Amino acid sequence: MTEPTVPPAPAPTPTRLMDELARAAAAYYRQFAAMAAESGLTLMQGKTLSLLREPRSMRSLAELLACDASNITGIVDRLESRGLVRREVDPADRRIKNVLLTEEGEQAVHRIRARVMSGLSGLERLSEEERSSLLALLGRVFPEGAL
Amino acid sequence: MTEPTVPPAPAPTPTRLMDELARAAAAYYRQFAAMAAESGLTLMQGKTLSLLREPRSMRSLAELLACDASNITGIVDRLESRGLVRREVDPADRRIKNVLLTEEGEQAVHRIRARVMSGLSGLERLSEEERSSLLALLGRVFPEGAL
DNA sequence: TATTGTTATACTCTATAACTATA
DNA sequence: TATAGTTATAGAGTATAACAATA
Repeated sequence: MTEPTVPPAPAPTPTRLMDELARAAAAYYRQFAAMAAESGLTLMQGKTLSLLREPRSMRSLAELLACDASNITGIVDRLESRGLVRREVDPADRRIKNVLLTEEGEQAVHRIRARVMSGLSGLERLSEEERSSLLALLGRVFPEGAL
Repeated sequence: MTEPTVPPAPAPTPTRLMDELARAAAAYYRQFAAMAAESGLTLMQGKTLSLLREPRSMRSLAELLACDASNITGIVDRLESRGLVRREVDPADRRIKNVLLTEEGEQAVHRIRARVMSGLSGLERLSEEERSSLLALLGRVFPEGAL
């Protein structure tokens, strides 16, 4: 048996890789937004629900969503009017309102996550080693914060 | 010298990796939007300019930006009123309008791309082999379309 | 005084539907 | 008829500034 004739495939330039990251980021959000839409939710509403594994203040949501605090009022208003979250005044500091998922909100999160996961079928086809590599590389390129 | 005591680092689950992809995608767009904002442009305006390495019809832009064609009118209007793009009727099919970057528009694209690149300093610290791996893995997870 | 959340405002992005001009 | 682009509309996200309640 001869060696397989795989061309050397020259390493991509950092710029080429930046373009691939743009493509991947767009593809991820396209998928996430489509799956949120199946539950009648917008991208921001879906992202907000996803952040509420634990109760969070309005302020904290604004930081995690990287937008001004004034926007969170409207987003949470719409989620609350659909019964997916509720607000509770923080007993320790009555200026703070903590946002919690309702039972229905938790179901919506699980539904969206499951749909996104099944849409990313490529993810499940990676070996353990490949998953470890991808996690490590993404961690190197995007070291901190963000949602 | 003893073996380095690096813990085995168990492979992440596909779900854990999905969360990391969400984090990376958010970080990418946060960076891109911030760099576009430094030129007074919104995320969509920046993305639109980035797609115009070659002239494209309004229809084609709508597909690449994954939004309804009616939105492109406004986005291109605003870019055109700032002198960054211009419309030209396609000589072969007069229904079609091709959008082209102006000289100023090209400069804006280069500026944004350079800023994003310098913000992604982690990218330039990857070895050639790591860049090849990341490109290949992203290609496996997100096989086709999108911006 | 400083912080949290809200409101008011104006602008951008978004999908839908109806329209025009071309083909 | 069908397609490319536009307009009109309504809803959602966005930053800014001003405000009330609380600390």
